[in-house]
Amino acid sequence: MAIKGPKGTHDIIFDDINKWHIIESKLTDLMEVYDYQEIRTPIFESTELFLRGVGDTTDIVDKEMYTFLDKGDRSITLRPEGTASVARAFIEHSGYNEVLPSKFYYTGPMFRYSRPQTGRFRQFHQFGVEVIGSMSPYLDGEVLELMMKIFTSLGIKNLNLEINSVGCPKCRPIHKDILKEYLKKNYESLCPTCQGRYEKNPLRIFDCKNIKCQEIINNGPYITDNLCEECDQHFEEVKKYLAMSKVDYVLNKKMVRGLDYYTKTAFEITAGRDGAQSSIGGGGRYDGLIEEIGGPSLPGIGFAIGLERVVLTMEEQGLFDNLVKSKKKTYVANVSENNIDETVLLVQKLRNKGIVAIHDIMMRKLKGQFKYANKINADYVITIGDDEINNKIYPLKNMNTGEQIVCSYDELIKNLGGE
RNA sequence: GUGGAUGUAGUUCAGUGGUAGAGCGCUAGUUUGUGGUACUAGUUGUCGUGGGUUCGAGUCCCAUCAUCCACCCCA
Repeated sequence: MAIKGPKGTHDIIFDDINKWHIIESKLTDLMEVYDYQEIRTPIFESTELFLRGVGDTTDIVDKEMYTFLDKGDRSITLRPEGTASVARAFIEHSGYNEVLPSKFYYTGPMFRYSRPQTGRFRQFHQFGVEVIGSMSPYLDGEVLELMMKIFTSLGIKNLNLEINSVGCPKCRPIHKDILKEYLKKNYESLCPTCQGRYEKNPLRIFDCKNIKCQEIINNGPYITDNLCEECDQHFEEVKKYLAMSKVDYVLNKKMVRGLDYYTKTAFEITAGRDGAQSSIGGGGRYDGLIEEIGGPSLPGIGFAIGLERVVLTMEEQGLFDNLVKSKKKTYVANVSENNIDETVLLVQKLRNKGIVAIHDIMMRKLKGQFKYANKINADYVITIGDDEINNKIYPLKNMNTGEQIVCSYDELIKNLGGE
């Protein structure tokens, strides 16, 4: 019986890997332009980091973590997200003694134990950005603009950016009280889930899809109505930045994000996919997180992008249809077994010149070699037989046009664009 | 965690109680040193797994596992 990959995992194999490379190289290019530095943290951390960082009332921590004891009886958790690890590493390496702000980016696998479905996996990959040490609204603006730039430069269409402010430890408790006061009158009409949310996290009732809950909450107070002076002004400045930078957005007063650490600016982005899992990225400010996990009081902001969902969206939008190979492939064919050594030596020479070159390793006959060259989309075929070896000539066939020219070694290198 | 659907060749699927099939792919051949098309041949199956009904089960029943889809949540 063949062994399958564990539930919720997937392999990136064969031509699919090209899609990931396209996305990844675009991302690293952009990071260089925006001057963010890569950070690589372990994929497992002390469980406590996520309990304190992400928050133990969140679904992620509550029921989706891969947690186990290692052989030294330490409680270990496979990271469900990237922000807490970056914050931890920043503190551990005294990033606050370096020049601020610290601007990081990361890519890598994340782990959440939930039922897999379209666009949702137990091991999935995120790309994320974290900036620590600045509370300027211009930073919120830059981060939002950067996130949108990533999607637009990948060619993704139908983007929809939703933003909201979720307040700060000063104004959110006050708002919560006002909200609870309002909900108290309608408590009996709420769905069971929301009745539970009432005590634990009443803001989450905004997320409920239940029509009755929606009616109730829609007529209730919004967090944006109860922001403190500071948060209100910050949010206004962020919106000004977006207008100035021509970043389109929708104000979604009902958006509440699933991680406890968010403060002030919160955002989420979809790309017009039908049905579920349309969210391809999201994030926000987390001004209390660094302090919460034992660091100095420093603000932060970041976002994460779900790479599987980006791939899915780009596939649906046909953005991989016209993949252009950056390098031409050259296949060196041998006429008979006697010529194999010469083809191998030629391939080695071509590779030393930076030319992509392949030769037969399946003992195929000449015709078979051409068929193979065709299947791997070789752009050129050079045929080597006794005549060619004796006369030092190289027949170069263009597989797209079918034309074949005979050239000298120097002409060959020139035609293939060798260095 | 809740609900629904589906498991047959590498893949997409047909097979409606009586000997396991097709398309695509893959490998090779169609006599001279040149691909794509065409033709020919070959190729892989514990029919997801375990029970049950039956003279006989890929087909009917039960269980189990896996996958997919939606809810939930999120990226």
